[in-house]
Amino acid sequence: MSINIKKILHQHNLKHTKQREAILKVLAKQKAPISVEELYDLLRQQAQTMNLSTLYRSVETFSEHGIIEKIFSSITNTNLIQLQSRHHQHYLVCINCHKMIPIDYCPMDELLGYIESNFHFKVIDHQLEISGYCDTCQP
Amino acid sequence: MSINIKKILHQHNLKHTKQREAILKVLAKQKAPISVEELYDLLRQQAQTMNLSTLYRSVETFSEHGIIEKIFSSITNTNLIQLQSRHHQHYLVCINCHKMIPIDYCPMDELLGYIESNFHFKVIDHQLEISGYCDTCQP
DNA sequence: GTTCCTGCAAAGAGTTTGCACGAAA
DNA sequence: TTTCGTGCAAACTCTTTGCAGGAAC
Repeated sequence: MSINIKKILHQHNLKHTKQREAILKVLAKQKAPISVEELYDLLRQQAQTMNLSTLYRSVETFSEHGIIEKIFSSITNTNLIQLQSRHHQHYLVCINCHKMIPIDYCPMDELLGYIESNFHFKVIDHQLEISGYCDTCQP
Repeated sequence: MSINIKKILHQHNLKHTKQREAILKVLAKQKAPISVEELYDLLRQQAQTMNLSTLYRSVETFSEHGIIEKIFSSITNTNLIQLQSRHHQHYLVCINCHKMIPIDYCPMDELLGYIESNFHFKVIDHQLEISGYCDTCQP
């Protein structure tokens, strides 16, 4: 999970600062999407100087440049972020413990043709969230 | 699209008030999910006495009783509501004009078996949102 | 008569913005 | 030296809450 942050920022004409370095470093360590609030806490835990406004602004900038991805969790009703992953995936979300389990299956493979031909709709993106009870939280 | 509101409320042990009557009446007329704010405007346009708090509280109550359904639109970043529909459906959302086009296809039919056997995950619900450009908004 | 719903005002969470200073290129 | 990013404080949006009066049952 090592990424060259300096290089990524340079490629996008973004200045390399210790705040941005720290943000991307923490995100690279995550196995699942996290909220801005959680990210903020993680950054402060490691004694990183970080202002919430700065964090929000960085997240916005990274999102616009496709460096990170925003997703919404309807279970917790929160916006989450993650590094733009190399391969597309969706998540199973546990209603009880909120664990997010990535799955490789994507419904769009078969849906795309159906939609574009039946609705003259040009698909750009999609979100799929499956909620339920994970292995350990089942009654 | 005529529903017996008095009966529905009674079935759920909810009191029948003119505010609730108006809310459900307006929702019954919608062809696509709307935000609480839009619903509020529609209600006031018809000179309905309605307080935002009351509206939020009603929406919450109706949602808990399964009378309405909440969905999130990642395009507009807003929470939307609609009457619980008799048949399950998902939407195509236009990035440009925000129009929502219902589709009948649901990926869960084929996904369910795969998920439950591979992840020991008990699926309860799911959300699918497909964004892109509608017929009239395509470049 | 009792229970529940409503309106009002105030508070709360999450997020955005203006501005001046400071760091990166 | 110029441009861009940061911190701070204040504002803003959406939503929730406490309370007292009033409507529904």
